[in-house]
Amino acid sequence: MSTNNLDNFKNTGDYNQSLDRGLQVIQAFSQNNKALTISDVSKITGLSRPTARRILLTLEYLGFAEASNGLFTLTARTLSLGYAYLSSNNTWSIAHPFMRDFVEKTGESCSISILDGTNIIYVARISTKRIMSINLDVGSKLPAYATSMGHVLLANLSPEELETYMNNLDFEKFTDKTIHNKQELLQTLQDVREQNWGGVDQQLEEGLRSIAVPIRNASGKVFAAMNCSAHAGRISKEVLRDEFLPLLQESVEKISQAMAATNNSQYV
Amino acid sequence: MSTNNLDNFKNTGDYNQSLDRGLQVIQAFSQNNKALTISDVSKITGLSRPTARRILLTLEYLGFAEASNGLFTLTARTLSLGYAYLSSNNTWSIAHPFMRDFVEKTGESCSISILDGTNIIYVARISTKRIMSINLDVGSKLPAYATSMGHVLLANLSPEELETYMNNLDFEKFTDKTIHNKQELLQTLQDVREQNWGGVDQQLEEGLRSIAVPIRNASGKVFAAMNCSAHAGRISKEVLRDEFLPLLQESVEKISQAMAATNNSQYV
DNA sequence: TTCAAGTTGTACGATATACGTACGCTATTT
DNA sequence: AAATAGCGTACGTATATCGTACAACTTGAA
Repeated sequence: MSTNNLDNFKNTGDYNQSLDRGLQVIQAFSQNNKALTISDVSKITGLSRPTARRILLTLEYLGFAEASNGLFTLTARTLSLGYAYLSSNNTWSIAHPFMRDFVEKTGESCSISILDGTNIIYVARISTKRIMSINLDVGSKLPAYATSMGHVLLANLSPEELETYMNNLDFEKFTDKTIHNKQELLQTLQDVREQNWGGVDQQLEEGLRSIAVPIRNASGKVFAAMNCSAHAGRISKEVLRDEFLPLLQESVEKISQAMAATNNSQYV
Repeated sequence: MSTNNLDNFKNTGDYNQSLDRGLQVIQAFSQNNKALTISDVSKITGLSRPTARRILLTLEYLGFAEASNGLFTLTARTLSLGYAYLSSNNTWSIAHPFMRDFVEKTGESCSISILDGTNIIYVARISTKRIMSINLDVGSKLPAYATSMGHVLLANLSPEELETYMNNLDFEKFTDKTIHNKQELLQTLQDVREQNWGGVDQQLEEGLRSIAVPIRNASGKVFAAMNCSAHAGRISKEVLRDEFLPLLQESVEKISQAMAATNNSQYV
């Protein structure tokens, strides 16, 4: 997408190639890539080795990376980049007390996410016991089509946006319940749109089910979703729908009101 | 520090100026700078306006920023930069269950931070009720000298490292109890070193007190600190020290063992 | 041992990249 | 109407950035 010829921003004088490449290097580090050599980074990013080296050394110089006998790792300072977003955006801290309230009542985890391309990104999370194999935190990304929050967010896209999403989509079968074709997904989204909530049962991971509702701004546009996720062996689909869903809806109602009260023009 | 003449990394061919500048722009966004114009960013960073513009447009193109009638804001995608660190470092997710356990027992918030220059950076946090005026989250920075975790981390620096820290220090008086001179700080650190825990009473903010203990790796080196913070009107200093401190020490002991068990060479 | 394949650093010349100055435009304020 | 402050952009320059190429080193296999 960013490499095709139609992409002419890069040909304007406004494109900063080095910044793009530097951010690519930061993102090369992940769950599977904890510590990387210069050559590793070069391979992952497609940058030449000297370029990868220069970027890594610069990140080290700036305190965002550390090198120890040839292996580079990111430092906690990298977190402050993400925190630049959180602290410049008080929207989610408004939601926190209501999320805590929900967690106290139900004993289960509660999260808020927004759509970013084909992924949802967690922007707020209050977790109780750990139930997933991977650790979820603010900043985590998950594929939208396999999550309840993703369904809620996708269901509220415009037809054009949904079309774009569908065209950029690759299905991966996480479990045997994972949605893996467009027809199935479109049907699910239709249901979500009608009932105004979404539920996913072990489509992302065995033993994990969740339920989600949209968060709307003052003008009614959906810009985020909030969910409750629980262990499938402990919480039935019925409990999730009949007991937790009303609480979730109630919490979101309060959050919307609190956000409207702060008059945050960003989401009007 | 990074602008003086002795700083010769910048004169090597390994320094990538544009990346440095781009990261500066991201960090220009903060609590007080939620939405910035091109000129704002230019002033804050000291970059020329066209340069600031090129970087902002590149960030927008890459999806890390959004522009709406002249005002730029960061997007949630920025979080994924910080998450690149978290997901490439499983150290803190090991600590989470023990932190949750502590929070359940005490009902108060629990955090882990590491030292980054003169600041502590939060790398893990389980919060209960909100007690501070600013919202703390993973990625938050606070000045080390005004926090209990900061004291614990500073107390365990080598004399040379502490010397460097002291030389780069500017005291700010947050409350009338804030430590504001080197002698006082050094004395406090001496006490912390001897008792192996630190406590801060309303030095960062009125009505907030906390207590912290060091987290050591297998070879005994302190690389992080864990604390419990509470509302001063609700939890006395004595409760904090006599009831919560032992629980905190117990939790840290378990965390150290769990980390050692994973054989994480990064912290040996 | 020797060879091959992997890593690393770095020199260097080419040029694409990024830069800041300068200018013209618009909007708001005084 | 003048002044201020924001904006975009053209442009020529300079330099920052690039990739190729080469040398040194390590490791493991033959």
